[in-house]
Amino acid sequence: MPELPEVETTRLSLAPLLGARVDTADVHCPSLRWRVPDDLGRLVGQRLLSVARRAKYLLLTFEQDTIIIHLGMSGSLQQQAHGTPKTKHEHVVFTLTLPNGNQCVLSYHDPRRFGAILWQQDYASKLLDHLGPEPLSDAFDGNYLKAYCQGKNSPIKSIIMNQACVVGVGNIYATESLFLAGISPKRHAGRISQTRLDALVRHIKAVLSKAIEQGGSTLRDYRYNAGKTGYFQQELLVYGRAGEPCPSCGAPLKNTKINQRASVYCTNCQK
DNA sequence: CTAAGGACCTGTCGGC
DNA sequence: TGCCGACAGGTCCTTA
Repeated sequence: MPELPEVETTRLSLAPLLGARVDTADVHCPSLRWRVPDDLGRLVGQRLLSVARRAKYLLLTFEQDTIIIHLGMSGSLQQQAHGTPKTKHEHVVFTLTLPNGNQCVLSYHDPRRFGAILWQQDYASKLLDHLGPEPLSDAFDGNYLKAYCQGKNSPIKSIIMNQACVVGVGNIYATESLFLAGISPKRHAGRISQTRLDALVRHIKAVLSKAIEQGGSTLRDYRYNAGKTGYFQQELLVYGRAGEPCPSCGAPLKNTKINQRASVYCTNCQK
């Protein structure tokens, strides 16, 4: 998916829709990760009041109801001009009337259907209750991470990708942050010094902040808004570059698997 | 409790 | 050109 920067970019892109009234809410394919509610049409007539984000979940609050949207691996929310022909994989389509009277279309597009659109009241506790701190908040610091890693034998990469530890750090940004911090993704979490965890936290915050500024990373079919793409992928140092020379020392970058996920790193620079 | 692996899907790419 | 397997941004759930 869309990792946190892509979700945040999507959230920001929805700001122009605040105050818009829902005219239609059509479910073309309800079989996402969980079934899209059959009564999504109850949004019709409600105005969109706010768009918030928690972890990689978008929370769209309307006058009476709030929906949770997750983009899964391949989801995107696309704003289109009214009358744009429907394409494949547009599973849920809203039409809206903006406060200025213009109409627009907001379309949930998701080829792999790992995403979700749910009533918050049904799923908030299940999905949101056990999440760790936001990575850019003050609650996520070196002391917190050190305490979390205490006694843990798992590789550090799987720890920082665990949403119960810290949210929003997916495979791309975990890979990049560990490279920048000089820590092997396989290093046992409980055996990393405070100083090195401090550095890891700094790099996670820096890499996420920078990616958000640049509109996220565009890979394959990710678009935060029809036609526009993010630029951060041009700055990825090691993700997707197995076999290429390490940007720091020139040794070939190695690929391994941690928790079934590709993990590129430099055996020379990351210990 | 922790840790590892499976499951859910479609699309794309490389190799033969 | 066609087929087949491997792989892709996530994360809940089951099993050990």
